[in-house]
Amino acid sequence: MSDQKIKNMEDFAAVSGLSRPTVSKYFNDPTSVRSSTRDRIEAALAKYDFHPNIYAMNQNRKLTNNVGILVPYLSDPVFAELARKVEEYCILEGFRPTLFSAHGQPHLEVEILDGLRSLKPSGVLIAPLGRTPNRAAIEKFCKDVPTVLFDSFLPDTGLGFAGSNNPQFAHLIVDYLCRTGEHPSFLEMRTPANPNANRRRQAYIEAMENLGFEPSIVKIDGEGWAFEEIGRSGGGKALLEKQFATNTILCSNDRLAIGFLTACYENQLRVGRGPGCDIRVAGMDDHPFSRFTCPPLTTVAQDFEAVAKEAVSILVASIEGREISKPSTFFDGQLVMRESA
Amino acid sequence: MSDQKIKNMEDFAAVSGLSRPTVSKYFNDPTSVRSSTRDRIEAALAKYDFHPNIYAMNQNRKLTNNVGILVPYLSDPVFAELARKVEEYCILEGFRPTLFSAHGQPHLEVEILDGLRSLKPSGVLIAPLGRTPNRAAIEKFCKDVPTVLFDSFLPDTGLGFAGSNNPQFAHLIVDYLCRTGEHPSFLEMRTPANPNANRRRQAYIEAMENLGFEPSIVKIDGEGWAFEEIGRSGGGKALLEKQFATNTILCSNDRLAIGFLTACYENQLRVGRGPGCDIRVAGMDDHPFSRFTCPPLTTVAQDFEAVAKEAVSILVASIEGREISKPSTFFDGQLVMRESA
DNA sequence: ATTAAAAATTAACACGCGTAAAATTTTATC
DNA sequence: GATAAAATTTTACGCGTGTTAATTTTTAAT
Repeated sequence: MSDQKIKNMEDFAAVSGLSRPTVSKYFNDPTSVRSSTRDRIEAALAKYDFHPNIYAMNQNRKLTNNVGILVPYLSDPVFAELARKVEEYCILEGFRPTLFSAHGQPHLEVEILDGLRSLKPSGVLIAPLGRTPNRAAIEKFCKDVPTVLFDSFLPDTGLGFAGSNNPQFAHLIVDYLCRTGEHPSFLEMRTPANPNANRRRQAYIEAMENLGFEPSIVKIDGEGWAFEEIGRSGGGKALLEKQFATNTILCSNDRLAIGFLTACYENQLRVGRGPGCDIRVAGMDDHPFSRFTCPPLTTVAQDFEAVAKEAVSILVASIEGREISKPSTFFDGQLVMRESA
Repeated sequence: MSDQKIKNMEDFAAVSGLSRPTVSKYFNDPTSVRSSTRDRIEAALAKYDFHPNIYAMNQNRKLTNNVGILVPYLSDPVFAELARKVEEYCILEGFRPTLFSAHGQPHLEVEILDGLRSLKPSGVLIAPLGRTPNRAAIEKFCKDVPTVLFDSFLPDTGLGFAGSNNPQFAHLIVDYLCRTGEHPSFLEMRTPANPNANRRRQAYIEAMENLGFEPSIVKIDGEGWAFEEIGRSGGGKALLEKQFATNTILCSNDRLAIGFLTACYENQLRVGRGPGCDIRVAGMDDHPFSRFTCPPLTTVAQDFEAVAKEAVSILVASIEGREISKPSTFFDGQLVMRESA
């Protein structure tokens, strides 16, 4: 490894005894140069460890290999997991993903969208925050940049969508809970941070009515993304005030459920489906840590793997100019029976 | 809002009736142009919504305003939280942070480091994976780019370091546990993913010896970053095989503890410090969800806020050419007494 | 050895912007 | 209204790369 300073492709082409365009060609596709040339470049590469500047590369390229990924809140393990898998598939497809989080703030979501344009990405994958005022900005962005939405659906926006069939989630778990015990009351935030919550509530009502039960919804206060704390404090308050119509609580999502489990613990309620238990608790998502609550949380598993894979494959199809046969896919969830319900 | 296509600063300068360099000056510092000029630009801005390309901006700038942030594993809530706060402080200081995760893979860490060079960042904040083979790459990087390390310490590397005083964590919790019950056994992974684990184990041994107790360490198998599952399965096995010398278990970190709590539940052990409890469990970190385990986890809280703030402020000091008075800071943890121990 | 095809090189321009120096205009001062 | 100072514009070049077309060299085939 020589310590001669190689600052750009020009320098590197010089030390490898080739012209810059040839070297440039190599970096875009090593097989596009004669094998003897390839060997010379790779020998020089081993000696000088030069890396082309990726942002300069992308500046004048018709098709860059970077994609942007934007999620509403990275500290939410559900999105962290989803983002991780999306990144993984992007890398697998030879792309260079850059990950952004809106930190739950609509103005940041718009700012990041503007920044993404500068990246000149071949495509972008967005899980929208879902705030109404940002709809216009996202629609405009989708018109300028090939974009696939995931997790949270927006009609007539982007190349396609991959997410979960949220109504099916609610139907599935409501059916299960009704089959195995008292029918569930529904616990949710008064002003949900994520629009999927609305679809879940709606489906809960439908499912209950289908089975001939009266839906019963408990809405708790709290803003922001601290769902566990909201579930604990709000859920605890609801318990004390006996707001729940039944002994079975379906939470709008797992994070809320995790907080509610703590509220149950604080109120000395024994959670579970066995004899001697006071209350059943279920969630939706299969949050990465739901398996480790005490008792482990019964929930409906999102197919993160499938969602991530489908979102990326829509993007790839579009980039490669192929027809997108099915723009929107809503993956069914799977019942995960654990001890909590 | 006109729909005329403005594709670059040249176009924008034309429609606002100014020269490109003047517009460029405005974007770098709006107050650096005459107020009448500023008004004209802002009027045009409202009409055409032009955004300069940030990557092109940074190409020929002596000092860019972007900083890179690299953490070992974003799906670990501890790092997600830490990264979020670091990002926050960077934005507060007027920087443009870009976040990367090594996904636990050493080769990705090196790749990202190479990519970061292209960003021409004013500075970089790295929480290293801590794998020995990557040490050289990180040291080299630090020589080329102003870098502050955080979370995981590497001697003589970078401008400075901000992290937790891990030995103090162990001393604090061991003292507490010994004072309030049986002395603790230590549960950890045989091959820890994070080097802080070694400091914690070492300090556990010291603290025990100081108090005149025999240290007792249980090492469990498992690779990767699925700490909860490792804690559950490995911890459960250790319970069955009666490997623990005492009824008090100190876990190397909260995620392991969360998994171990599940193992206790599965073995019908009542966790807590009250009468009628079988076992006490404690962790270290104050993982965002430790407050919501059942029972809530007793632990030592990392001061994420202070670590993030200090790391960023070291970087800012260095960028602004100020003296770095204290390159390395190790923040003490605070005992968080909850029900589990 | 001759010829055609393939690969590499050169030259020149492009991307979208920063920046420095010189020339010009505007503003402030008297 | 003349003059100096400040702000702006022009001009020209630089950043590190992609890309194209024309030219030269290399390789393969005859």
